[in-house]
Amino acid sequence: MSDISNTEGIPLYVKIRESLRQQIASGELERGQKLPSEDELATQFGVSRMTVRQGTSDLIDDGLLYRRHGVGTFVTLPHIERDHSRLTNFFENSDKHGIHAKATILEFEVIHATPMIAQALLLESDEFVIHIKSLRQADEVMVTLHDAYIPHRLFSEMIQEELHDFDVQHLWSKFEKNGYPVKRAVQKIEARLADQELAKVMQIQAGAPILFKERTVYAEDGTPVEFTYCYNRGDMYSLTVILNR
Amino acid sequence: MSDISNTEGIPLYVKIRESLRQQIASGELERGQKLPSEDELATQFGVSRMTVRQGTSDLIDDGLLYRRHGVGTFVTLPHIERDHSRLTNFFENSDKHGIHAKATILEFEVIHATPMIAQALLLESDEFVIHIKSLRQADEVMVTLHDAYIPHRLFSEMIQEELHDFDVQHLWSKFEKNGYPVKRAVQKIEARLADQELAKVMQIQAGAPILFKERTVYAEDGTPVEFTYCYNRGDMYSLTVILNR
DNA sequence: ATTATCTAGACGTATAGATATCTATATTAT
DNA sequence: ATAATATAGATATCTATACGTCTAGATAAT
Repeated sequence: MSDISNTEGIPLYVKIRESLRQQIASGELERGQKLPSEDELATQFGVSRMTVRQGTSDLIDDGLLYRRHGVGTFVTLPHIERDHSRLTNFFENSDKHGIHAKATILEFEVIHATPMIAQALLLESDEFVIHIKSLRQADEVMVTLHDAYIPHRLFSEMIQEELHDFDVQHLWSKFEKNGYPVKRAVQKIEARLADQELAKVMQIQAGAPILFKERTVYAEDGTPVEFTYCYNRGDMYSLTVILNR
Repeated sequence: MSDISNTEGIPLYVKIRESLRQQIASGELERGQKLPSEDELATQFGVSRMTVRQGTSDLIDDGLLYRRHGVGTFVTLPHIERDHSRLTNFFENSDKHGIHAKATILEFEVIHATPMIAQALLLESDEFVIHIKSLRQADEVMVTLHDAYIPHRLFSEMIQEELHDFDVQHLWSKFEKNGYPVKRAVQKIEARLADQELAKVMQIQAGAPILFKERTVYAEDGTPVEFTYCYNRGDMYSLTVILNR
């Protein structure tokens, strides 16, 4: 043991990962620079080589490092943090950017699933779903209209709550409490125009650009927990995603 | 050694991964089903437990499996293949779906980088970039207009080629040949309206919805190799992305 | 009945090697 | 000079083993 003491129960590879991440962030390890070899790092940190690899592998997934077989491990030039393309809650995201986010629930009802929704949520076509229509504002400006559908079978106790008590901000943590932690989402994205109805609700012009998302949210085990149509104001909303080859 | 013989130079963990992937695809391993324990799999495949984990870890990244500490490894319910959100070439993608793709080069020039482009490509503001404006068709329908900018410094020999010889389809393989294999892209997506100029070029109505992408493509080492404005026909083009929490 | 504790099984972390393969460089042979 | 070859260093793959931690269920104590 040398640099890294086993304080608390934090795994060694996590400490190594964070130590390297910090060294990169601080500029101690410069862009494009070659890291010490895995053997060397193992010696420096006083761990085995496999443990070093476990740490660096995480940073490679994050896009901070890359390896060249037979050559070495290097710091990537611009740091594209994978964080920029992670699944986030509207409110989490707003918080982080210091934006005041608010949601107003327009409708809250239990209905039969449409074929489209049933297919997305893996339900029988006659099953019930909870429908929540909500309007989201960022700094008092209406940005998004959500039409969310949730399997009634999985979250029936949610409708026990009063409408004004209901907290759309913590919908996902509610899923988690019920044993379905939100893990991933598949989103189909399109450009559309606002029709009369949408324009009225969002207080924009009919024919204004709308970034339309059709999103299915899945729990850890792959259970679909939410299917949502999102209508985002085109001039107020953009989406950044990172794709790998 | 049992199931998996070391034919060729394919790593064991890759064989295990693909064997499991095939078993999942064929339904031999059912959705939601628990896999044999890691120890058992190691015995079955005649390898060590760590090798099994290397294989299953890949499938977890792909979203086909998930682990529960102290419980086991399971097959996810619907199979969201990560492939749906990987960075693909317009032509590769069309090929796979049996669509006839074609690109027409409208402009091909060397210009000074604008501040925006210079920033994205990490260039000095006076540096040269190669500008390629191209129109992409899928089954004879115009779908996308591309404005691509490439650092002249890195790929100067590309302009030696004749314009009609130039193959925009293999731009990325050209990058690769020059030592910059395409690795990742950051895309900012917006909904916009077609202006007069764009409408004319793409033969659509002014005011039609456009899915606008601002994309920076990076090589393995993080070098930006391409910055592109993409204007996609809203009614012909949608984008599917998978996000993880 | 309810609560606390034990325990078996499974994944999580970590070690200390061994061998293979790849890359860049230096050396040698032509 | 040029091309083939050797070599050193680095990552890639893999083994066998050990102990930690978590979960679910069984058992025991209250």
